Amino acid sequence: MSRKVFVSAKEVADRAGVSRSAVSRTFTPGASVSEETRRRVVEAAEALGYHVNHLARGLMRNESGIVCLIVSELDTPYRARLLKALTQQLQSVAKIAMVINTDRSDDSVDLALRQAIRYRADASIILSGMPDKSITDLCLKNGQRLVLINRDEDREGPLLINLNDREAARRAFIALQRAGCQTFAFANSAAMTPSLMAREEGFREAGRAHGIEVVVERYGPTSYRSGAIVAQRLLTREKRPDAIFCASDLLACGLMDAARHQFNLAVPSELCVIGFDDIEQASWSSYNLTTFAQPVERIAAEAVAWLAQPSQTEANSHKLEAELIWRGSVRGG
Amino acid sequence: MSRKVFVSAKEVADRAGVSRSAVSRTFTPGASVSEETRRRVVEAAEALGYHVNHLARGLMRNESGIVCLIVSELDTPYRARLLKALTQQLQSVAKIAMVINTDRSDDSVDLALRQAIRYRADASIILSGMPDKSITDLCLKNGQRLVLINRDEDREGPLLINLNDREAARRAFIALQRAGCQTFAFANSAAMTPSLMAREEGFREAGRAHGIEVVVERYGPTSYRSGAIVAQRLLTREKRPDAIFCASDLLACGLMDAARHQFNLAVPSELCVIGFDDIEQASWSSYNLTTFAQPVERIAAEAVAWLAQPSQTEANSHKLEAELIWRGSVRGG
DNA sequence: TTGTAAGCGTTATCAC
DNA sequence: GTGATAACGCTTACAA
Repeated sequence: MSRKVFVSAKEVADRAGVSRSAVSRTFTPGASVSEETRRRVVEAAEALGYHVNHLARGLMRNESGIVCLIVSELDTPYRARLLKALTQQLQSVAKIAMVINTDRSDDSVDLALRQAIRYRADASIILSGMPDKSITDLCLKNGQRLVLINRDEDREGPLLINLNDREAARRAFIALQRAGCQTFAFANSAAMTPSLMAREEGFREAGRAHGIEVVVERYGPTSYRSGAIVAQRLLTREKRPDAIFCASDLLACGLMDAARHQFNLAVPSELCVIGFDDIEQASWSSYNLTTFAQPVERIAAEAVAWLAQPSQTEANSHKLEAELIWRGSVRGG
Repeated sequence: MSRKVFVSAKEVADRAGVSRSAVSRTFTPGASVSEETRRRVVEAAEALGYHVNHLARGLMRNESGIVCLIVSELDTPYRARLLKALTQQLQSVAKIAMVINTDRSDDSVDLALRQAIRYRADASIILSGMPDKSITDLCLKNGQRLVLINRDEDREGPLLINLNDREAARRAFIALQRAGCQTFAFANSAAMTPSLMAREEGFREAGRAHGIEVVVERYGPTSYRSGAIVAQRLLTREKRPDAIFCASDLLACGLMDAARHQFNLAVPSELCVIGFDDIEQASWSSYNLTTFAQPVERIAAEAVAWLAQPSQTEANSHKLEAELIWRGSVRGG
């Protein structure tokens, strides 16, 4: 195996004619080195192509600089956006993102968390699924910080970042009512994640508060195709809805396409639609979808700020507001 | 700082009443441990919540298990899909993905590669941008493998995975010609990446071979919005194109939407469009876009297979075929 | 099969 | 400011 080993601090020290501790200090932000020593070390390092070994550094400092991002379906527009925001912001505080893909099973989240522990990640951010309590406890006990995004669990220790889904759903109902809609429906996937269910609940409650029954249809994963199928079920009812709040934009896009191309319905004149997430496609002129924007950058910022602070402060639950983006899929916006 | 340290192999050894090397061996796949010893070690490890420290293991073995994925605009459908395929397949060969976000500048790619070196990544996969030769040499010299996807550079050492863009472009031209189109255009972004330019070149060449002049328009980043702008430029020409090959599906979606909603053109009867990538949106019924599919899973598989093999074999250049997916944006598919 | 001991590349501690 | 020296948690000869 020709796998030549990387150059070490010792080699740099030899070449620069100093001790290896001098080399170490040169690359440690707050350390005290004379200008002359630093110059010689940097020069030697440059010439040799030396780079501090973060594996070894992490071992010593007991702080790897690694943050694990645990996510499923990362090729979905909203997830991809969140992932991008997180990786970028992590980089800006000198942390690095490790990405672990899970399927929807909680078991695979546990596995991912184990992997995070093996690499001594400073923190893990969970975007999908729900880990077992025993494993999160293990993380926390080992000083690994935990952030749960849109998981809504009431658990001690991790930082919880959630949207005010119920409130958003209530506002969606009011907007649709103001548009003059009569028959309300909620389009959901069968994923039953906390945030999806909160939107559903919130919408039903708002209906109930106005004495209006809301039809709910759930199907499959949270995808475009599921939206189309839900549309079929909803739009063939004898009392056809003229207002549909969708649990996500992906569902909304599928639903709108089915409504237009299969049922020849015009949006918004015959059917008003509101989505959730504000994915890029929502703004495409084929959809022009009124929707709630997830404050992706804010979410990432809160997560990163919390896990980057040196001392563990009390982890609390952050509730963020989803902003209603008015576009053309609801009458009279 | 209450940061309690993780449990170490020594603690497990003490509890199990064996030596620490026995613990090490228990967690090393091919090592020889007696059934009895293994049982006791595993039991103790379980009880204590022990997990092998991969930082330390990487230090010793000179193999971290980390693979760096260097990418820009990872929230773009095609990139996200490739990223997902890569992370998944890496996991299946017991490697773990580190994701580094870059902007389009080559400088930021160099920075990313430096980061990869610091973490002693076993390999780096570059999805965007082009690193400086000096830095790739540094990686290679240190035994770090390099994969360049759709970068098309003729360089020694890294594994190069490319599509046959020119050939695909040629086929696109023929398909459009068979559809009875008369006036041909190519819609591109101003990103000028190797693959984008190869598609442009291939399409022009095909035109030239048939004695037909192809109009080319380039604008901005490779995005939906750019597609809409290119559409405006192309569709206001005095000799309006009735066949447009787009360098990417994102451009194609923007272009189609503009064509339909701003210029009231019907696709495919008045305008035929072909895209590239086969992103999910291409199959949405609002677009129903005929396009070339990037063999994302194949690309990921080739990359992962090459970097997972124990001995460095000669890195060659793999040329993969893009498959033409017939949908409804070209007449007579 | 097992334990002992050396070593991986760092950083932290401590004299000087 | 600088240089020895001792960790850090692991793997791997080597000897038993």
